[in-house]
Amino acid sequence: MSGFKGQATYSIDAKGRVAVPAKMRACMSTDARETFVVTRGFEECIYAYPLDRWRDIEREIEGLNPYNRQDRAFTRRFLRWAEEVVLDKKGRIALHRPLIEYAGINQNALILGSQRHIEFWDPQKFDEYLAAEEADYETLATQVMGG
Amino acid sequence: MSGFKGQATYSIDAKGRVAVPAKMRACMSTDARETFVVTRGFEECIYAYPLDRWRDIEREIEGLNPYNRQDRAFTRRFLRWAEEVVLDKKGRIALHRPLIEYAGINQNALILGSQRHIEFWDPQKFDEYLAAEEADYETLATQVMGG
DNA sequence: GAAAAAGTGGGCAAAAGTGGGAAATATGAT
DNA sequence: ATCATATTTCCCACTTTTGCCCACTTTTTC
Repeated sequence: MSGFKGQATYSIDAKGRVAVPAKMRACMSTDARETFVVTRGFEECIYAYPLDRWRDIEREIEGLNPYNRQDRAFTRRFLRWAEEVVLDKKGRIALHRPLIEYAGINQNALILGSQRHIEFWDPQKFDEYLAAEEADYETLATQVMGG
Repeated sequence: MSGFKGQATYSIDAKGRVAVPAKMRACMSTDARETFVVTRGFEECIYAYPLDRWRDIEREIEGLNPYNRQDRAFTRRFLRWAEEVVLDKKGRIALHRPLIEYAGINQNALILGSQRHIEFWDPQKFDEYLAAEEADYETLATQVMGG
């Protein structure tokens, strides 16, 4: 099973429903294909993890110590916005109000495949994000991917 | 069975009843779904454990040494506020005065899923708690979850 | 170019959440 | 002990939201 990649711009309807691109749905294991865990992402977008991937993350959270103050703080912040969403018969995901507002999405959503998860952006916000990054793509590549 | 996650802000009525969000009820094993053990939580909120989860904790407590002063002290403080509460037909939990006052909850309760348990907060108090934390979320994430 | 799949939109029934009344149980004071 | 006050418990009724289903358009595929 390969990672998520590619992008699409789809409309989001009055009920907050957006289609998950068929090519991305195809990247998931068949049994996990119906359920996502949706949450706030970094940089004002929405992350959606397929259920099996989410379980890996949950396992890491379970490793934290509930009697440790910092661990508690992180757990609360991390889980706060997360919720399970089952795709409807047409392969759409229902994003809830608070998340849509957080991401500033209106009519259309830019959907990005990002390896282990899918991201939903307001198209304009994503442009601004790219523009705001200090380093250009090539510099970034060298820094992050090493020499 | 996955852990509790997500949040909701529900009203708490004059009788101290708050609905347990359906999405959280769905996370519990069917037989444990009706009974919670409710107690004081860390940082001035209320914790509610599903009965089966509570039994695990009890097992840990039983592992403590009753001849050790510290263990005794912890056991007493830990068990002091705990009580079993059965949900009503509509899936609501009745929180008792002392706990509500401890958490400083008035009209509305912020309900937080936090992996193994559910938390009830006064919304404003929770904001203050977040604001009071030294590290911002991103820093916290890097610290707690490692590189 | 027809058939299938993908994407879009809306209606309706069921469930979730909210509120309150009346009976049953406790608590506390006289 | 008894009465008054306060909870608790078990109902029922109402409103809002959600989940499920169907129909239509557009794009892909053979």
